[in-house]
Amino acid sequence: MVEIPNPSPSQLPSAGPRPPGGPPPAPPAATPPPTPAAPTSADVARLAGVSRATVSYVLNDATSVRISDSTRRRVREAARELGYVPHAGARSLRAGHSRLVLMPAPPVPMGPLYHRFLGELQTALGRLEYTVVQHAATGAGVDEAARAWAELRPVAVLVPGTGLSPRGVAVLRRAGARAVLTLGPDRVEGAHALLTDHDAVGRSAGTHLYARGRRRIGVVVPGEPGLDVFSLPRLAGVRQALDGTDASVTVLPLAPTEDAAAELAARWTESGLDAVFAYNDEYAMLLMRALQDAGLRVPEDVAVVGADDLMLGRLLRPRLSTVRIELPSGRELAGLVDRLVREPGGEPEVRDVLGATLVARESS
Amino acid sequence: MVEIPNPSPSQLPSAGPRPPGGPPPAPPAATPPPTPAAPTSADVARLAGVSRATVSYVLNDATSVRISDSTRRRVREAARELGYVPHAGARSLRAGHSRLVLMPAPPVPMGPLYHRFLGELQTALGRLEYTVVQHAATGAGVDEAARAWAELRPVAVLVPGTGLSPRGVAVLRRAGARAVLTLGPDRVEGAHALLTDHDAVGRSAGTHLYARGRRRIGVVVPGEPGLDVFSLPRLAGVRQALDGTDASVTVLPLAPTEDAAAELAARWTESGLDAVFAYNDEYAMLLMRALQDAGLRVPEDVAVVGADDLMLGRLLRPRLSTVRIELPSGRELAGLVDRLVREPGGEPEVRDVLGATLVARESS
DNA sequence: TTGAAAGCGCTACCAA
DNA sequence: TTGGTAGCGCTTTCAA
Repeated sequence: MVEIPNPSPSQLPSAGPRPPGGPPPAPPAATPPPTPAAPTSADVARLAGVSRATVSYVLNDATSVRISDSTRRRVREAARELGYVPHAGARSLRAGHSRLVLMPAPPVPMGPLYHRFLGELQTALGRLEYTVVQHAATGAGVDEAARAWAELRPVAVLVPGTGLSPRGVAVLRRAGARAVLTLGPDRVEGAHALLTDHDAVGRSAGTHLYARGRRRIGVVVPGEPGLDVFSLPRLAGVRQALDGTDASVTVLPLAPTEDAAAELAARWTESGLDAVFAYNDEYAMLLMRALQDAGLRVPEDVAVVGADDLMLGRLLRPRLSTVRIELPSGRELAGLVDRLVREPGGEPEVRDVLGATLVARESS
Repeated sequence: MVEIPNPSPSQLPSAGPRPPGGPPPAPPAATPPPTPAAPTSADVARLAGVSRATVSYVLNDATSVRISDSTRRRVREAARELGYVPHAGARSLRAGHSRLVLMPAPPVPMGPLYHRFLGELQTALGRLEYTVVQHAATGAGVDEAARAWAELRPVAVLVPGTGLSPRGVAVLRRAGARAVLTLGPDRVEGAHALLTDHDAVGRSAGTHLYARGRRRIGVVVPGEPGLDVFSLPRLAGVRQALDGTDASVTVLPLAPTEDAAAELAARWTESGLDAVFAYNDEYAMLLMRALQDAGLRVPEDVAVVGADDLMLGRLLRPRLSTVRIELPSGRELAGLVDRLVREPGGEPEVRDVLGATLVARESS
């Protein structure tokens, strides 16, 4: 069964159709086989003795057309034998859309909480037949980044943090993204928003410390700029909780080193603070250690509250009070993405997705 | 300047060329503009008053052809104005290869060390004009996973862990991957190998503990199956270090919970162990806490050594001895990937990339 | 210096 | 039930 090439005035010498019924010809000279070209659906069709259309129908389980079982089997067998792998780019080119859900990799290393969430989401989206990829940040500005994502023509984009601008949304939408969502502190014009209200984390800690009778409250803020996204709202939340009370809030910048912590602890008594909410459990551990080494008692002299509820908090002595944070289940979110992809064009949806619960242990 | 459509016997009504010189027409009826189609290079050409070829030349900085500066400017301006974003799939379809470097997302959450490495690698590859993407595992078998990766036709694939089989390598190579590398404990036939010899971590700990006079050495192995990749070689390394000596090695399975650690600690005295190498610093912290709570002194009664050199190790009392692990610099590795892409076909390269150094502190 | 056109692999429309 | 084939957006060869 010979496939007749399209009539055309000039055949490119390097791209003529393969001779039918056999492996691709060896290169003419002594060069070792550079890489045997990937089999295409035409190769499968040839081997199965059917047309490319039939191959497509069979392999995509097309319902609009009935194919005999024997043909089905032959096509599948041929595909398996050749190790046929469809070309996602060609498919998306033809279809006008892809099944790709793109997530920019977060700019700062995230904790186990986020990773669990991410894993769940990926699994759930995978079950819905989406391909999930994390795209490495390009390092340039946010608009360049959005452009880079758009080159892959994802059907949905979920951006953690603040790395998306309204222009970025527009670029992505025009590039065929049916759903653009952010997972972060702010809404972005045109995008759906999953708001992670980190203020609530700080509010939770502030309320707790106030209820415990603390009035001069320090808030540890890490120096790393990438963490501002989380740390500043948490700080603001503490302020909100204590607004209108007789308590005061003091900002305590802290680099993640023992020396910095020791220095901060050395100035503690003169600062007069009786409580501290650390950015997270690791910073809390760092500071608590330094405070104890400086002779202060926790919680008698200083109450300490962390955040994220890491395992290490339970291993400290005293056990660390912390704010447990909950993200939405990945499965739920996958369902949302899928719905938005299937019914685009609605108004941007906004929802709060971050839960904050204080876990009181021994340090406060 | 009207672009003449290709002569063809039948025009698809839904896919005719756009009327020249203007934005895409609004949809006929009252439906809100669903999504304005992404501008193509043809749109750019039309707006700039040049051919698509010229657009391609300009935007790709083609050196083989000379384009006047004024044309260059016009094309760039038109592209900017339309918000043109090239279609990566179409490009890779035409070119026969992509600039995509694909990394499967590791199956288990990795620590800060890996994240730093990953970030470096992504930055460095980005500088070399590659697009780096982490592909979410599909959950099915390793061969299905390789197939899923191959659909994207990456030019290089770097697989951490053990999720690649020789068949997977073949699938990827045939799909156009010029470089397939593994980053893990084992070689895989046909792939380049960056060997992470976790035995060395265990050897380092074992040698150290023996030199400190310890003879009955426990090795903590986490229950989580995904961590076997690391934990079993580390255990084997301890055995290697103590082979032929009068020291004994005892395997201590430990789930990452306080209860499990307390139980293990309760049986400690009867076990007669005088040292323990924990899977990593977190497990070391967990166990050390439990041992101390059970009344044992560290290091007098039990020496404890962790691994990964996390910050928390320095915050414990006694300060935790640990094995510091070093991965290759991302920049170096990016250079390797680039070289392999440019000069494919060489023999698979194998190199050890994991450095292990014992950091002796107070716990051993 | 620029333009015309072929064709990469795929899907879906239409005809048989 | 199956086959022919146009065309998605892009690059590149050849011709002008």
